[in-house]
Amino acid sequence: MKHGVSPDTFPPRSHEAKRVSVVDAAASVFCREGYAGANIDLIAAEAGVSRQTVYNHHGDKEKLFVAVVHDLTERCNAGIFATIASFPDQPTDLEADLIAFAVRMNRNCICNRDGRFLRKLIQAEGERYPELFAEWREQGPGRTWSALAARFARLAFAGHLAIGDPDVAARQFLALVNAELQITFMLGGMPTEEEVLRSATNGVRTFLSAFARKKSPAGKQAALVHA
Amino acid sequence: MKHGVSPDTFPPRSHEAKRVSVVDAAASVFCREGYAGANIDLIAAEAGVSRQTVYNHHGDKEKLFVAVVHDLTERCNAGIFATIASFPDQPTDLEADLIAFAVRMNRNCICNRDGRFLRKLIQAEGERYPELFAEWREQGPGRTWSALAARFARLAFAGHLAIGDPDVAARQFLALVNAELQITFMLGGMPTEEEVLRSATNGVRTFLSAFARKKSPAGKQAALVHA
DNA sequence: ACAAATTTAGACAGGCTTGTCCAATTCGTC
DNA sequence: GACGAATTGGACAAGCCTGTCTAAATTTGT
Repeated sequence: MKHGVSPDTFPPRSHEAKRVSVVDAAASVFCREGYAGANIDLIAAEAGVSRQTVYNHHGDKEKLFVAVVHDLTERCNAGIFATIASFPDQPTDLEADLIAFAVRMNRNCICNRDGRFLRKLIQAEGERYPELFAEWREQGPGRTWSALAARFARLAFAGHLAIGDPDVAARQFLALVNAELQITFMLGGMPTEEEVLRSATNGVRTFLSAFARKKSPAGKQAALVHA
Repeated sequence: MKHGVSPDTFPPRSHEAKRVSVVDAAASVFCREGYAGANIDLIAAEAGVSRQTVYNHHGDKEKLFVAVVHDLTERCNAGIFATIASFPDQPTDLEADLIAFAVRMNRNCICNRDGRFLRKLIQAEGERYPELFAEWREQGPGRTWSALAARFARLAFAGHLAIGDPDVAARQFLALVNAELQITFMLGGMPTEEEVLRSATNGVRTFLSAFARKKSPAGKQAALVHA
């Protein structure tokens, strides 16, 4: 049963499962109630463990908070880079490909549980723990924007886009495809699949109006000569 | 001395001043510490009044919080509509006029003290008090976007812009001119004047790349025929 | 099945916070 | 200058929360 593999080096089995369960419950409660309002008893109850177990695993409330942020940051960054890797390198239909990419990014990274929780914790506690979120800032948005900019630069080089500054274009792309979700994000809500699609479609269309190569009438095919 | 006018109908004079002082201090502390972490003693000290005065004016912590949100919402909406009124109706240099407008909007409404505080309170407590922020949502973003969309529609009608949906254009305009300030906003920071200008400039240029009327070579002047 | 480690439930002290009460003081007005 | 309202500082009870401790129950590995 269990998980199939069972390495003999690790003494505890359900031990780690409980740790994850506590961190997940803590993330939920910290987000819902704020750091000061979060109650260890409530976290323990929501994780299905006793209060003492929470203390056994994480020491105190502040260490638990740090563990939550680290876990969320790690999972979110992994998701973001997996999604970035799906960016259309050799687009057949640039508009459709960018829309699909934007929808994936929103669904899997920005609107999912981890993404919404991490964003709220950053907004609420970022000023109080500047060093804690420095890692997020560098590993998350910093590398995301950079990676996205590199992809845009590649598309520009291949003749699909006419871009001045790829970094600016990357930030504006993300801003545009999220333009219609701002209010929902602010109130911590979860946009519907349809809202995500609409925002992405409108955003990509505007993005391409601004940055699609317009000069050559048959430019779309011309770029393929390089391949 | 004082404020010049002194209407005899109002019994208290410094009374109202203290109330405002308490609300301002409370806004600061609620934002910094969160609702649960906000300490009435600290609010009183920061307002320069005794704790009892806070209770005399506002009853309890929750009523004080509601008063803070109402005050911030009112002041922010007033600022936003004053700024919207400065939107360029008869632009001489559309790019420069839109950039100046975007800078004013950011400086006076989004990055100022009230704007940052209100945003943070909405993000932190919006889920807990949905009805409290309903007023903000309708009066603030709702009417702002609508008013901005109307201005864009007017510019489109006058031949300065080629816009499909004015509401979409309004949201995308705001998203674009704030695209480079997202991280700073997330961490509650205050962008420099130069950052605001750069983000607005890049945003407006992309916006005009997408929406400026491009068909007629001398289109810029053609629109003036209507005047 | 046995032994060690982990988990549990509950009690507990210590500290902090909210909200109230009250006497003394200050402030604004007539 | 005198009156009334507002403000102050402090004491106070009640409740909540964190973090620790302990003994019993449970789970895990062998």
